Amino acid sequence: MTSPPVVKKAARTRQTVDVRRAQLITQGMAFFGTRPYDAVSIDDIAEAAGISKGLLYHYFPTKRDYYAAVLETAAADLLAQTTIDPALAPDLRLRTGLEAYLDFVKARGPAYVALMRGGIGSDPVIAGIVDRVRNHYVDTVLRDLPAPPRPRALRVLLRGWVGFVEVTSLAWLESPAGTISKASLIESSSLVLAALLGDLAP
Amino acid sequence: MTSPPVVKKAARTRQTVDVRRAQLITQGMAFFGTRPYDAVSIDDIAEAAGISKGLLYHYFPTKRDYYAAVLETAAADLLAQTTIDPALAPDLRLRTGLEAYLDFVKARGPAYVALMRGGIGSDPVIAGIVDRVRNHYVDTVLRDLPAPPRPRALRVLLRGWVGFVEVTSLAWLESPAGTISKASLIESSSLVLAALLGDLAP
DNA sequence: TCGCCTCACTGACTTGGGTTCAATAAGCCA
DNA sequence: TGGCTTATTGAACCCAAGTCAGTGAGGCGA
Repeated sequence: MTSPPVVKKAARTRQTVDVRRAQLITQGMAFFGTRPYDAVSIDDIAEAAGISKGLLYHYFPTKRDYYAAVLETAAADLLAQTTIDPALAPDLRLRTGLEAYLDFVKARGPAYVALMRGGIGSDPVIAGIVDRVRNHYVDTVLRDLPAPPRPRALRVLLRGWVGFVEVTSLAWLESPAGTISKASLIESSSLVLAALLGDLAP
Repeated sequence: MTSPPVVKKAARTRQTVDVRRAQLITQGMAFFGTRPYDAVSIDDIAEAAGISKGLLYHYFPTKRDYYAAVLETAAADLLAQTTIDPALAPDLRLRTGLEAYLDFVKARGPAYVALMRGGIGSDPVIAGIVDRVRNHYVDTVLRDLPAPPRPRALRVLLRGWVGFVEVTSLAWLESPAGTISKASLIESSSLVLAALLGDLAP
């Protein structure tokens, strides 16, 4: 007879729904912000959280739903960080907002990339979450414009502008230090926006 | 004893490596251009191609590698369609190139979206293929510029410009007909590029 | 024409990770 | 204290990716 295993199984602790959910979301941010979606297994998360795999399914019906919940939280963070006092003058608000955006990207770094890009672009729910963020920025810009002509067309171009900001942010993040300054990016982004708006409404 | 199955198993046909590979790539374009990566199973493809699953693994070591090969082909198609006669004047070449790009997007439609976006953004090999396409466009623009100041910084901005074109293309594709014309998109894209170049090198 | 040899091809098996579910027990309330 | 709800568990299930030992189509040399 060998001696019984030394490892004491941690006593099962029962948490309220809110606490456990919050814990799991935090756990998910750490995981999905580090490795891509399918390099993260449910077992990994469960083990790190000190719970059984089954419990995760008690909170989230599916792995994708879990991921969506995590992404949703990250998106909310981003929006919270980049929402600027509406009392400011439009162009100052724009610059402040861009700066906040870039600060967020810098601060989160790879986690931002992983959550925004590393996901499952195919899943409509996931894509919807990211799109909502993008549309929010489009709306923010549009709100300052006094009844532009051809608003539908302008939306398409503004989506493009958001794409420009997103892509330059990522390129900036990945480029060696000193390649381009935050100030230059803000400058160029405002310039592009002005060019688009000036063109559409002369 | 029940009667033997009626279905005649198709005689095993032996193809040359090149033919089979080409067939499988074509097959993959159809599948991955229609549904997202993980909604396509190896069994589906094998069955549609009339071969065994094992054979697919004889040609491609892994599902991802298979997907990469398909994407590579699609990317080559895109580049082939958007490579414009270098003898043309730069700004005419730009407009012609943009038009070709938009035509390609329109022609492929959902397949373009699925292949470019629906993939596994996390996989470095996959991401590399898409990035190579983007960088190619950056290089194409840079080639026309006589020794710009701060070329590294300009690259970041040009990546952003490519992002702008990509995103507006997708938004255009998804928007109801008549929202914005192809001509307007070309116009705005050139405008944005001019603004960026004019700003960097006054 | 025949036998041989290569390698395209098969199908049954293994494996890993997402998902399910019946049983268990922690904490609350009467 | 007993009973009830439900957070929690662990084992089983299932699907799809990946493996592998074997098979036969067809080309080639004699």
